[in-house]
Amino acid sequence: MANYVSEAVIRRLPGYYRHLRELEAEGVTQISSKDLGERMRQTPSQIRQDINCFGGFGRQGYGYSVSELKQEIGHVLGLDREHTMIIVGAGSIGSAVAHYPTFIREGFRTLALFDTDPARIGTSVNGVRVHSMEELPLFLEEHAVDIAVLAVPGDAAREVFDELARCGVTAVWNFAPVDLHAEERGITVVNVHLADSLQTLSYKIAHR
Amino acid sequence: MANYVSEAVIRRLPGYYRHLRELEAEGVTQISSKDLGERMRQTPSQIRQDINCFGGFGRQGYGYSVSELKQEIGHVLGLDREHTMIIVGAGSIGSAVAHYPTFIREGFRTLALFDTDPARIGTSVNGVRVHSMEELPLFLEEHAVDIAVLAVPGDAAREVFDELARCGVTAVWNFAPVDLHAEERGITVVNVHLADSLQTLSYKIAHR
DNA sequence: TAGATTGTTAATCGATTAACAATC
DNA sequence: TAGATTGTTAATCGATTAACAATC
Repeated sequence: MANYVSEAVIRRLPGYYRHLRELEAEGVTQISSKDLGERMRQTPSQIRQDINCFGGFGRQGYGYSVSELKQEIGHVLGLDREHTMIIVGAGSIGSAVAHYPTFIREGFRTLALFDTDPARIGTSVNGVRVHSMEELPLFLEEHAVDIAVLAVPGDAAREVFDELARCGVTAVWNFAPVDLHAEERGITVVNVHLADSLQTLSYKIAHR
Repeated sequence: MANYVSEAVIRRLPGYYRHLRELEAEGVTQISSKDLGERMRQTPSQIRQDINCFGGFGRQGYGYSVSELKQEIGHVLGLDREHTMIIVGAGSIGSAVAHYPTFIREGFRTLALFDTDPARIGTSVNGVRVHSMEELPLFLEEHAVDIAVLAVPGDAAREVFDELARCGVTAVWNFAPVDLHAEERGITVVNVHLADSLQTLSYKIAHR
């Protein structure tokens, strides 16, 4: 378990989890790497290699138990514990995250939103209160927050990110169109970059 | 130009574009692969290799003109033309896309939203009208739509996707938590998978 | 010109795929 | 047992990095 897991494998793990959840919902209890590979458009080899980064969850001649493998990968992803979140920026992206049913179902619980707009402060989004940015430091002192969702406009992102870092936030899910890095400060960041994703679609349209 | 460009390169192109836009805003007119590499945390080699997939835009001893390179990469990404979009699903994700300022600035214009919820039909989101799903086929006949944004719940996604395919949509930006593939039907799909992104963050938190 | 930096080829590194003995 | 399929090692493939001649 202490062995190195490549970024490529990490990115595929949620896909396994999602397909195993689907299989479970379909009532499939057992599956081989061959069949799972067909479903996910991957080679059986890759699936076995990926899974074996975390242990031998299969049985020769049989395959994998869907529910067992789902649970194991869920554990590897940290989905068997609850995560608390705050959302900074109560605009349309922040609001979308607050409403997203999958996050809630998987145990990602939003404690509060924060915004600078007086028209938003004091309102609530999906039952969660919007606070002023001034309340952020005290809130973070008083609550154990696992993840800060950064959903402010690009030109404010670095400043707000620094503020979050000062307040001791250790994990940031960033929707602002800037590259944030802070491994050297011990902060884990995942950048979403929605515009980048749309632009790759634009590229594919232009070159087909 | 007809030569093969790997998926890895395509995924990096929007990052180049974004950083060049930032540099331009800062008033920087010229940059070397060394300096750009430092800024983007990539090797100069990789930057030169990537850029040279599309032509020699640099000058020896000098580097790259920021505005020229930005324009060239923008062209490669297809950002020098307007794209028309429809958004299927007027929930919080669909609404966030309709509001996202970067898309509007880069020439992605939303013509209409579609939804099944009678409470939403007839309203407007950021000035764009929400139609019923029944109006979709006629709308697509009467309007040239480049991209359909799929922002419906996961359990409806495949059905709606098939409907889009039947109506002749050729590019889909998918936010539903299912893997859609339709190269064989000539449809270009980019899957966003927000929950997957959050789960990789969860993984990194669990393993640090 | 001398110095800097590209474009491009070659070397390295890592990720994917294939193969197969182990075993259910 | 015979057949199927894993876990794992070896081979291949592709992507990244290094090197350097060309040249601005």
